[in-house]
Amino acid sequence: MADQIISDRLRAAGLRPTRQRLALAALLLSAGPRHLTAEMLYDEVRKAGVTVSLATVYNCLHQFTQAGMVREVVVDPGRSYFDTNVSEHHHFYHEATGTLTDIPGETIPLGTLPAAPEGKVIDRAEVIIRLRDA
Amino acid sequence: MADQIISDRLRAAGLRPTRQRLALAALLLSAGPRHLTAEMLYDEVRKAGVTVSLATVYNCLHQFTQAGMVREVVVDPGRSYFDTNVSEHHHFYHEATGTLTDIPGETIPLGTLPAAPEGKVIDRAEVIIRLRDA
DNA sequence: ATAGCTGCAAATGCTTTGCAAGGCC
DNA sequence: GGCCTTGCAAAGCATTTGCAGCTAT
Repeated sequence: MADQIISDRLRAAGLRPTRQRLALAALLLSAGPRHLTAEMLYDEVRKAGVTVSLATVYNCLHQFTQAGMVREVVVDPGRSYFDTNVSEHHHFYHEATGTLTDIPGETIPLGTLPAAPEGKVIDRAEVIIRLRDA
Repeated sequence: MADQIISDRLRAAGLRPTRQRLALAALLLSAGPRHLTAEMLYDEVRKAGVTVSLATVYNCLHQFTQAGMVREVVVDPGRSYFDTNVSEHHHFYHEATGTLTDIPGETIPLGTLPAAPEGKVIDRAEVIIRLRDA
């Protein structure tokens, strides 16, 4: 993905296209769907030769999440995954390996969701299918 | 719930019915469905006048989980909830207040789940409906 | 008696924060 | 120049662990 495009996306989100943010966004958005922890992204970006601190990776991931560029997935107490696929879809989670996999969007027809309790609205529904070895 | 019954359940799980475990299990199992964090349970059991350490609460919660007496629910990065309702059901999660609520079992017909990837089997499928204020 | 539990405190792992220095517009 | 960002290190939480002492059977 061209730096220019990423640069524009960052600007559109109100984020200045700094070297760190460009590098992180490029890694996240250039490949296909990915599921990464902050630590994994940190390792990647440093291997790519960019100087970044882990704190900045966390900060950027949250900024990107807020901007709708990635989505946070909670499957493991004490570790957050970030998903570069922000479209409606669900996940397999293989606990033994800590691996997240997308379930194609259409595969689970959630049908009619139950009504939200009084005074609240549904933000989103997510399905997690936990796997173990056969 | 009679101490005797709880005692038997612990024994059946291969756990010695110690004072701490009896107190914790009684709090968890005597009332209706509940969603508690370790810290919440710790506060309760101490208010009930029982001497327990937080470490023991964690240990017991995991033992109870393994024994199928409670279920762990992961909705919040960095905090685990334990659900005393171990039957098939799903959850509303209100992020603003950190409140978990059961969705009655029949309300979400998950229908045909997608096949698990090669070499894996489905452990269980859970649906989390995230809520925000209207 | 003895295998299993518990408490405490220390350690761990992930994540966040405070603040001075640096970079983008 | 001014404001936003970053880096580093320290702080913060929730959770786990090691180990000596206690307890249920």
